[in-house]
Amino acid sequence: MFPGDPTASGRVARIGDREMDMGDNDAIQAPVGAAAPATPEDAGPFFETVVRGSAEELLDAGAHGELDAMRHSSAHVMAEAVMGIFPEAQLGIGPAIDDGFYYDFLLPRPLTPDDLAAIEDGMRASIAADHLFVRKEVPFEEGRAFFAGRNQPFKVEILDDLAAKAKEAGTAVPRTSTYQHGSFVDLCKGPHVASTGKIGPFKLMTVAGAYWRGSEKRPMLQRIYGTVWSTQDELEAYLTRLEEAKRRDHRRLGVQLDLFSFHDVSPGSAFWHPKGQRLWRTLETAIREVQDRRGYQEISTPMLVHKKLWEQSGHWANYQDSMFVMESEGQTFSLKPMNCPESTIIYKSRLRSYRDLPLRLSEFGRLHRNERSGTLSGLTRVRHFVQDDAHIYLRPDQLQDEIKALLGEVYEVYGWFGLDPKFTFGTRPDKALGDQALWDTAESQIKAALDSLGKPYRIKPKDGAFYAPKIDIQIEDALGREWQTATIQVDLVMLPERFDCTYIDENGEAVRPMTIHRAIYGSLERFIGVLVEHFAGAFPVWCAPVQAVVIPIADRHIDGARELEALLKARQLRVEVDSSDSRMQNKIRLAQEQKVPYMLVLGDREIEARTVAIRNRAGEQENGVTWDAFIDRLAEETAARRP
RNA sequence: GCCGACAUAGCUCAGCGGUAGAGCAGCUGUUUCGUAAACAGCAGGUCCUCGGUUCAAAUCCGAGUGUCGGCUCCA
Repeated sequence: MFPGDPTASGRVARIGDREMDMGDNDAIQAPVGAAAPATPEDAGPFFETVVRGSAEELLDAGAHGELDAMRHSSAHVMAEAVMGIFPEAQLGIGPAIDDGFYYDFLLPRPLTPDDLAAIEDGMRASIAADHLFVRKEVPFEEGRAFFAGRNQPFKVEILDDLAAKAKEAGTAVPRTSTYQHGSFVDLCKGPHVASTGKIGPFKLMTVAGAYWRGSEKRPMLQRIYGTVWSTQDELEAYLTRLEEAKRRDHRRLGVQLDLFSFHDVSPGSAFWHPKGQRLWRTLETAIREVQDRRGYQEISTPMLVHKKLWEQSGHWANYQDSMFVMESEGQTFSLKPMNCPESTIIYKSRLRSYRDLPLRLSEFGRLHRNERSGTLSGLTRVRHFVQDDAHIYLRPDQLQDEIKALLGEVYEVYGWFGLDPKFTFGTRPDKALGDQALWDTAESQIKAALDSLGKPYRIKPKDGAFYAPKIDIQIEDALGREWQTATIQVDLVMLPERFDCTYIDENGEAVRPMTIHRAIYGSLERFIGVLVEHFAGAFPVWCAPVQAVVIPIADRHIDGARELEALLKARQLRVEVDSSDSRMQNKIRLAQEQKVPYMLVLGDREIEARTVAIRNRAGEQENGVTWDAFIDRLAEETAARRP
């Protein structure tokens, strides 16, 4: 409902994230790790009936299936190694994920980097031994007794849940499926590679805490993440990719490019340095120009708001803990965590006619949310942020056109950055509020608008909010990582009903408008973070904080440089002069490091002819360009907002 | 919030019980230079904070704060 919400699934996926693939490796459904007896003999008769699986049984079709199988097998091998060091370890689950695998353990003490090295050694030994993976099915009770007997309560819990589920469904209790390699046995549905020797080059990456079954109420286990690939080259490529992502990290580049910083006096809130603020202002000016052209009217509402507004919106009950609350004269106020309720106050400040609609109220709203301390992360997860928010009040018959216009707006804005927006349509959830017919109409209008794009889009059934269907917009950055930025959310009940918004229709009746919440950048903070990483700090010319650096070769060229600077500034272009006594080479180096698009070298020849020698950040050079020609060119490039 | 790691000069980092270090940046001087680092000198630190152990703490221990990697949450 609150568009561009940067805290909501902001980062859809990025390199290094490992939580993504848990869905199909759910503890109940999927490969689950298990306990290992020290030796097959310990396991007793359980092993006597083990049947060797053929390679065909063990593998899914296709190379991807094989890679997943190898990753899952790696998790087993890792668990084996961990059990070798901590025989009392209790095993959680150990699925394959994007780029690798993990396994969760309950251990007697926290793991250290040395432990990881030892575990890797254990894994290498197991791989060298080339144990076969063998599958075995036994009756449920036998399997349960096995894991119970080996002090593996998590495995027993998984089995009990499977049984309960079967009972509920009225089906037979499933047999217990296990895989064994060497002496290690795990509760698991497979598939696996044929033998441990098939496991490719791997590396254990990190240890992290993870709640058992993702519940804060359950114990926290230690999760070891690993990566594994078919070839050494692939492993190295993956590690290189991580390095590249690190190199582009906006938190690192933010310091390097002097854009913003964080300070512990206000955790989760960026301090914008002059260059960052210049970038910010450029983006804000650009979208404001679009909004003016597209019929928005900008408003501004208070940051400090009485709690009764949040009670009315319904958020006090649900999100009070995440709001910054304060008392004054016996009254309770909070910093606003969203803009929408206050926009209704302006909407309702006078009677609205059907002729006024659509009424598009935009606001660069500064929001504060008291996010839990452990969730804060750079610009992508913050406590203070600004949304390029808007609330559109409209008649139901205007919905489709308005959505089309908004999709066009997204294309226009994202085109400035060369970003290709992807749309995800979230439809009516089971718990939806409001009139079914209204939902149907809204959904068909949204669908028609999306269809009119002539481009494929994703549909997530039942992913809409309980009050409205929505379109989420994702972008893919230069490293192929996907980010959630914009949203367009049709609100059928929340603002219209709870705040009792009406307009007077042609018949003089007061009727309900529909509303749309939308944000194009989403959170300016996060959008800038994404841009920094996407461009690795080398912003398009039109929005670069410093578009050009004038580089006088010697001191006698400084006056000329100042003159050129003044001419550029007179055209609103963002330019600096490097008047330090460094050599030209060093000035160029600094400008390159700052990813400045144009370096304008001025020496005797140039001053004489009122030209510049242009070097761009790709290292290409163009000599003898007149000042006027360059100024016009830069002004044109800036106005065009080319990516 | 939870688990773990980390916190030393503006930045990147070394030092890990016995006088606080380097490179870059900064300042001063020399240099005035043609497309990714001129040369020299100087200055720069409550070693995150508070408490404890010790003859002695940047170093060991505890608490707090922040950051990072995850988990959970994300209107």
